[in-house]
Amino acid sequence: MPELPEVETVRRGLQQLAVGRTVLGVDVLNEGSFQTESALDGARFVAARRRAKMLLLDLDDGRCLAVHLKMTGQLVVRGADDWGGGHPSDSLIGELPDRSTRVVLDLDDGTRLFFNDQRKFGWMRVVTQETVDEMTGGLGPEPMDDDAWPRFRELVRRHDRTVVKAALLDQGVVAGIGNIYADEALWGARVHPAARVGALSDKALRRVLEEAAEVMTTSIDLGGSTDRNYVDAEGRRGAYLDFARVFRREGQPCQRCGATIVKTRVAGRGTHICPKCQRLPRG
DNA sequence: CACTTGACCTGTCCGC
DNA sequence: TGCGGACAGGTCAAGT
Repeated sequence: MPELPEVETVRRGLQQLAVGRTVLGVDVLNEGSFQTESALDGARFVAARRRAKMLLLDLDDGRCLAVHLKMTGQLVVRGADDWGGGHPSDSLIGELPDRSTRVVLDLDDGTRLFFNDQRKFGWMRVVTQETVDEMTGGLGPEPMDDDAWPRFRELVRRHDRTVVKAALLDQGVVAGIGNIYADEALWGARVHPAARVGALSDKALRRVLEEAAEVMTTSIDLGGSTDRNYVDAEGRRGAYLDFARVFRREGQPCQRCGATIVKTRVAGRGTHICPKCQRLPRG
């Protein structure tokens, strides 16, 4: 669930809440969620970066705390006396730590950074910048970069026999797209997710990339998508799904043509399409 | 080699 | 009410 807009929203929150803070202590509640060969205590966060769906929290000693939220990860900063208040109805999380809390970092201003991860797929790793380069080296372009198109074209054309949705989900082709924004971008570009890349024109592929960038920009403005349990660094849910055109809209009319949105399976993933707007080309 | 499927986990929902 | 099973989707390893 956390895709580019969600991770970017978390990054912006951590920019405000964690950068400049020094780690005083680390409490690992689930061993598999935290990997390091050297202590994190005493290190200070100096920058919060993002590449694809990975958060990169640079440390003042040249190392980096890399975080991947995978499906159910959350990074939430709370003050010591913050009970998680607010209204239970619009809050997805209550008092922390809770049963999904895997790692807790104590920060020097009295706040704590909670890494929650219900399904334990996510991870935190303290690594060198060299390792960061290795982890990010094979990634495709960021879809919102101005020069993403020529690189995307070069990479996606290596997968002419693949269905276009699988190519969009391949982080080595284009970075940061997951199931929600793949469906949204393909609808916007009027391209069928099961179309083979080789059957699509450059023009159609460029339209898909541009739609992906646009839908992600919109989503960042709305704080991302909360499908199940995504929240930002302050524990707030995102509003994008209230405006989604096809994702989780099966049975509803297409806002462009009125046909009924259907849910199917493409590339092994739940996939939402307008069967009238998104026709499948032969080949 | 290119591509697809299964595994990793846990919680939720659905049918019996 | 309880229980089995399908499903959710990011990524990597294993299989075709």
